[in-house]
Amino acid sequence: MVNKKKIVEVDENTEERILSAAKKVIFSKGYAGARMQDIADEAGINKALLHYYFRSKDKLFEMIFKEATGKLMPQISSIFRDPQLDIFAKIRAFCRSYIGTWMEQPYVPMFVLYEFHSNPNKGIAHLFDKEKFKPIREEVLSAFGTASKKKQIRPVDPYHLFLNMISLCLFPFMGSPVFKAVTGISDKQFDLMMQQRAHEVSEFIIESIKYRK
Amino acid sequence: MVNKKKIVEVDENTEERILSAAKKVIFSKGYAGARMQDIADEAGINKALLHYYFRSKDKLFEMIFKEATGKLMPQISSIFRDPQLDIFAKIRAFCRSYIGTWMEQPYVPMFVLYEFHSNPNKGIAHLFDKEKFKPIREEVLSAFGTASKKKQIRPVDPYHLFLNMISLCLFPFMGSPVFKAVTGISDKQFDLMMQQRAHEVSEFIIESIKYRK
DNA sequence: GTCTATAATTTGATAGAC
DNA sequence: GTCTATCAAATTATAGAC
Repeated sequence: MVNKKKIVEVDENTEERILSAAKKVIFSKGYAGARMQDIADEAGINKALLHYYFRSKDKLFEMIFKEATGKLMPQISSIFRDPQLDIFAKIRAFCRSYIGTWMEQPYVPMFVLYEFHSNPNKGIAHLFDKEKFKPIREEVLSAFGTASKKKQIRPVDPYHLFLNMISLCLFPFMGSPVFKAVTGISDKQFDLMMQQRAHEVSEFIIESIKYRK
Repeated sequence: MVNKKKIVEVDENTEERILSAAKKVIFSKGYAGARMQDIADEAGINKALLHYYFRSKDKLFEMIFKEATGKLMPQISSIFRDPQLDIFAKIRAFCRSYIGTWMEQPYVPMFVLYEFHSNPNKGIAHLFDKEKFKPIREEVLSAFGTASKKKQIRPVDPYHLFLNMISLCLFPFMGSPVFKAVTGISDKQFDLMMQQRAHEVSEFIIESIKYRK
C-alpha cells in the first residue's frame, strides 16, 4: 500500500513552507535586500498570504533572526563545563560541534553578524545581552585559566584565545565566496576543506598553546 | 594673518564630500540598505546633485566597492616575496600590516565580504578573478612550502594555514559588535585588544607551526 | 486559507529654474 | 553647480471576494 503520510510530510504546511522560503531568501540577500515577493514566490504563494501569516516584514525578520542567533552559541557552555574533558578535548569538541553546525547552514553566520553589524539598534540588540552570555563566557575563560594554572597550556590572553577559536571556525563560512574566487578552488574542494577543518583547526590551536617545558 | 587655505582644505570639494558621505553610509548599511537621501544628507547636499555627480546608485556603489576591494590583498605580495625576511618575519609583517589596515577602516571587511556574499553576480565578480590573485597566492604558498622543506615550520596544509591567517586578522572586525555585546567589553577596551592583536596573532601562529624536533 | 486587485509609501531618478 | 518640484517604478501592506 502506498504510504500517503510521506507525501504529506514532504509537502509541509503553509506556515513552514513560508518560513523555509523566508530563511532561504533573507539569509542570502539580507533584510534590506530581501523582497516579500521573492519570499512568496519561493514559497509558492502570493504576497497577501505572506502578510496573513506574518503581519509584516519586520515580524518575519525578527522571528528568523531570533532563531538564527539562538544557534550562535549553542553547545559551547555544556562542552566547557564538562569535567570529564580536559582542555584539549574541550577545544576539539568545540571545533567539531561549531564547524559542523555551520556546514549545515553556511549562510547563518554572515546573516547574523551582518544584520547586527548594520543595525545595532532595531530591537535586536537585546538578543546579544552581556548577562545572557555570562555563563558561557565564564565557563570558557575559567577553563583556560585552570588549564594554564595546571601547566597544561602556556600563559595566554584568554580573550584573544577565545576570539581566535571563534575566528578560525566562523570566518571561512563568511569569506567562502571570496576565498573560492581568490584561490580558484571549486565548491566541492571547499566542502572537503571544511570537512577537514574541525580537525585542522583544533590541532592548530592546541599546537600553539600546549605547555612545553 | 589668518590662513584661509586651511579652512578651504577642511571644506573639501563637493565630489570628495559626496564620496566620503557615500562610503560612510554604504559601508555601514550596505548597498541594499543605503538610501540616496541619507548619502545626500550626510554630504550636506540634495539628491539631485548626487545624481549630477554620479549617474546612479549603481555607479556610486561600483566605484566605492572597487576601491574597497583594492585594499583587501594589498602589501601581501611584496611581503611574501621579500627574500630578506624569513617565514616568521613574513608572518609578523603580514599581521601587522593587515590588522593595521582594518583598524583604520573597520567597516571595509564586512562590507566587501557581505556584498560579494549576497551578490556573487552583479558585475563585481570580476574583481575577484582567480588569475588576478595568482601571484599573491603563489608567493604565499611557495613561502610556506620552502619553509617546510627547510624544516623551519612543521608540515602543514598551506591552504588551511593561509585561511587561518586571514581568519585571525579579519574576523574580529566583522564580529566586533557581537563580540563586544557578548563579552561586555567597551569600545575602548576592544580598540586596545586590536592594538595588541597583530603581535598576539603572529605569535599564536608561529607557536603553532614552528618546527620542533 | 487563499486569491486578485489596489492602496499607500518609499525611493531612485529626472526636468527645469536659477 | 545647486536647488525645488515631480515622475516613475518598486515595494510593503491591506481590502474584499471566494
